[in-house]
Amino acid sequence: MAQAPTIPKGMRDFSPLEMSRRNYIFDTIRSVFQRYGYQPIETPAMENLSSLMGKYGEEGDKLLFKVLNSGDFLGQATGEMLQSRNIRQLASVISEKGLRYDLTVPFARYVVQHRNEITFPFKRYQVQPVWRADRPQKGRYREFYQCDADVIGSDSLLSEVELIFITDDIFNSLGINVEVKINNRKILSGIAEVIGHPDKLIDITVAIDKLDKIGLENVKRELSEKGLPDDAIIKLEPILHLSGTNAEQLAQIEKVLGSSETGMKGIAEIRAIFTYLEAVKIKTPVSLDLTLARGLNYYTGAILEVKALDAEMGSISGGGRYDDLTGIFGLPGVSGVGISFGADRIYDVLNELGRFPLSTEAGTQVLFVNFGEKEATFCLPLIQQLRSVGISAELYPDTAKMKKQMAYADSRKVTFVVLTGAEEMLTGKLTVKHMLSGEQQKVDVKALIAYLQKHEESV
RNA sequence: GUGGGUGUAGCUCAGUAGGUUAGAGCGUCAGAUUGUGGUUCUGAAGGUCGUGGGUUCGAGACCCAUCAUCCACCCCA
Repeated sequence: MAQAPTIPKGMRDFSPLEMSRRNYIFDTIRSVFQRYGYQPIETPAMENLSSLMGKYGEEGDKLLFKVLNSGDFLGQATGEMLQSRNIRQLASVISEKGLRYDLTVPFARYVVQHRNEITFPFKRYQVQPVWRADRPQKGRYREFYQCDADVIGSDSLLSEVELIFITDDIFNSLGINVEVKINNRKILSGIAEVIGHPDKLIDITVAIDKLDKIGLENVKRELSEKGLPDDAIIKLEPILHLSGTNAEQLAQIEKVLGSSETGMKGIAEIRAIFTYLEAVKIKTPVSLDLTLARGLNYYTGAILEVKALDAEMGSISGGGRYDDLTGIFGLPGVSGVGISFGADRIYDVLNELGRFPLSTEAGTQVLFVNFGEKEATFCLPLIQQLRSVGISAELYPDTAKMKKQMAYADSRKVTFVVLTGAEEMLTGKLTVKHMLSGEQQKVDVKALIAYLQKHEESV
């Protein structure tokens, strides 16, 4: 017991049932992505650290898993470096690779590297794990899957709208009620500009993002701690009190931001998106939320966040527009916008709500009971026949007691059990038992296939 | 990185003010039922009480350390 093997903190194994449910989520998301014309790509688990560092802010850098160089990894490290224990400097010398932190930055790297092969606008999706050296807690893992859809090489706000449609489709398919919150980085910049502290943009956004959680007074205190003078905080306050419909809020904020060109542009963008959205009726409510500031610091336009309405969970999806992410890799002037679905959090929400479809529990369709060597040999070609028409079938490998084989079928959630003993071999009629109803009948192979296929359709 | 909770059987937990051989339910295995599972009945296996130290005549329980895990903050999917 004490010597039982373990896996690293924040990492998880997945059982067959969990995999079935995870695949249900992945399949749903992938099929929606495909339906909107997105194409899949994959990138390696590891990127050069130089591609990753500095893209996620200071916090992000700390959360990167770094991979030790191969071979004599201390080769470049001087005694002085080791003595001084300057972790950052040392890390840069002994590690040049890291595990990816998200899918967007590797994608930007991919686009720059393959720019000559890509037809723009490029719509890609990517479903892969990412790693963060965070301290695990509810809904937070050190290895988790992101399902990203991005459009790169177009400034059109139709892309933002498309991502909202995709969000609506995915969560409708999964049966989760969600709301989309939308904001625009330009509006936030405009606010910082208007109150006279454009340099404090990040501090301001991080603080007001917490409004819901910690309340107005605490937000003001945090702003003050971050060095924002009182007069600026007073100017900011009305913005935190906005109310009414999306249009009303936009009208109010417009008055405040009149003098900021950037801010006005942000308002225009949001308005355009809402106008497009009016053309199509979707189930998911989309609301302007000026306190929405989450998101990586590479966002420049729209910021999107999706929250589950019936479950206690942080955001289950998030995204936004980044105008110059490829610029960092040497390809300026290419705008992108994307959204990331957090598969693991979606799993937790579905689990909490008990909304996984029953089909995710289903096992093999047919199990053939093994009565002995002769009977098994007789069954083998029949089982292959079933498999060839797409029916999942298996033969119990050992000549165990019936009771044991039936119990196995039961716990594996097998739908049908076929009994082929001496009598069946003689008559050619197999005994089929439906495990749910307990009903049994004798049929030949052709009729068995027809019966199974008919049953499959009715499910 | 900061703060808090919890570690007893495969799982969920009980274990009363420190006192003999540490319990339950579920699960597992075997049997009742040698061609019938999911219900029932009977029986069995399974624990160095996370680990190391300390207090005590005596520690699963109290103290310290350590590890693991969960939750919250930070940040985020």
